[in-house]
Amino acid sequence: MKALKRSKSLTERTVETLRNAIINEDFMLGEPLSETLLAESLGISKSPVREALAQLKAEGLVTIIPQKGTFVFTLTPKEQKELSQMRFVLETAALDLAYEINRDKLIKALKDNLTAMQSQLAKDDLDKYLVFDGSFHIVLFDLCDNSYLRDAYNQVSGKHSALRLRSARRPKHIEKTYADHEAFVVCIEKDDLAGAKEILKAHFSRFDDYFRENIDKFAVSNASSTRKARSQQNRRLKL
Amino acid sequence: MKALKRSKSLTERTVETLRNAIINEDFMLGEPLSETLLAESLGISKSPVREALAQLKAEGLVTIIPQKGTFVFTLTPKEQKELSQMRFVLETAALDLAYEINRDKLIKALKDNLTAMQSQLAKDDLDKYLVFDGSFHIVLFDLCDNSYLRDAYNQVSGKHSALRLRSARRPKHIEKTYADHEAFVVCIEKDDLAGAKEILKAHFSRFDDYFRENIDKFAVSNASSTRKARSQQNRRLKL
DNA sequence: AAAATAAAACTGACATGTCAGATGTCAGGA
DNA sequence: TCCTGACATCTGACATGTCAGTTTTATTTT
Repeated sequence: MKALKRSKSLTERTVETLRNAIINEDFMLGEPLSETLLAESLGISKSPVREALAQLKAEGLVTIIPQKGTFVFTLTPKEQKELSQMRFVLETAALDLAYEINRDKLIKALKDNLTAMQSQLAKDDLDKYLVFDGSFHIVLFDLCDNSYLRDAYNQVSGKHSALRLRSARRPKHIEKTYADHEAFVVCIEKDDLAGAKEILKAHFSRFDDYFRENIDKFAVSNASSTRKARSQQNRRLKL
Repeated sequence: MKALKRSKSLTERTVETLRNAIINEDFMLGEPLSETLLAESLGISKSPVREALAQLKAEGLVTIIPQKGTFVFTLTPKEQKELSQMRFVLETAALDLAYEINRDKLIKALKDNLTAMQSQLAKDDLDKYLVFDGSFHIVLFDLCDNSYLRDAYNQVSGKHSALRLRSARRPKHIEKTYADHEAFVVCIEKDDLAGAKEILKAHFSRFDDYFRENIDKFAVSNASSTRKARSQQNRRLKL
């Protein structure tokens, strides 16, 4: 006798829809979002949309300015640096814990993920590759057995995912990151955690450097982040 | 010409009121909260109350079960352990960063806070002592110059504060924690970060052990966590 | 033209109402 | 006594409406 899974609430589904839309470049960074328009577009009332936006605000994916508007997030160079610093802190901690709790399981999971990445790379399927890139890092948090750590990661990973998809479409960059992942696993197998952490650090800063130079291309310019740009917001979103 | 600070929204004020109420033992752990009753009690409509509860859910201070009810959080022993582990991760990271960025400022701030704690201790003002105890840890996050780290700490500190106030009313415990703080600063002054981290670890686990044994006293029992206990919820809350 | 200003159109904040689902009550049947 | 099930009463989910603050546009004034 298993409990039926309660169907997801409208709010939940809206959160997922919008989060995906932000991550998958359906919106530009800094683009204004309107409760009313989104509600119409999704065919639901303002309430769940509003609640969804509040939740996304907690995830840092949107910024809400009272009585002014809601906007897709953007990052200043400083915030960008802080974000990568934070990821380093969390992944390092998760690595330590996961390694301590179950070294072998960790290595196996990472290796499995690595081969999955490789096969997508061979097929030139960049999008799927990036999915596995994401799950590679999540492995650490799944195995560290600490829900708070995991939650904290989820909180920053949204922003990171959004940035990654926008900036990672370059073969050379991909090659390097794949090598990073590989070297990372090798270090862990040699029980060289310090080395693994060094790789992580370099991995993040490499990403930073590139993105910092190119963020303008993905963000709506300050001047046009006003109302008039909002009309085109009638992209079709589906729940 | 300074910008007038926009008066806080009802939602914000409600969040603060409820957060304080939870932290300051106005509610029991696991106690049910009702949107409608809270709205009446505060003299506002359900909307801001609902939004406030959603926000507190994000902070982990309440649990919302669809169509069933909203309850003040409780912690299983495992979660309790995870929480302290998480605090250790965050504070350790913040310490490293703050130390690296500005060692001297850090030491001064910690010392100042320490004397403040001491003076409250001398006056036997436990509540104020605990406030400074809290700010002692916050110093690390103020000086580490990373908003993500700080946010993550705020996210878990609510739960921790709630637990601390419920369990820290014992002279012996207080003495030990004060000694911990003192020793912590001494270590940093000697540039012995590893030692400081050891102290942190012991500091947290001491707290854990005590609380794990006593959580029942602060939580509403499972049996009575139902509706009938809700009537007494008419405590007067003020915005 | 340009600058000041009035009007219109927008925003999110909040109030209110409705409803389905979950729970408790309690009568009536074993 | 122990069920059992209709029904009243809770809950949060969601729809809708109003309003004050903000921005854009239209209009007037210089």
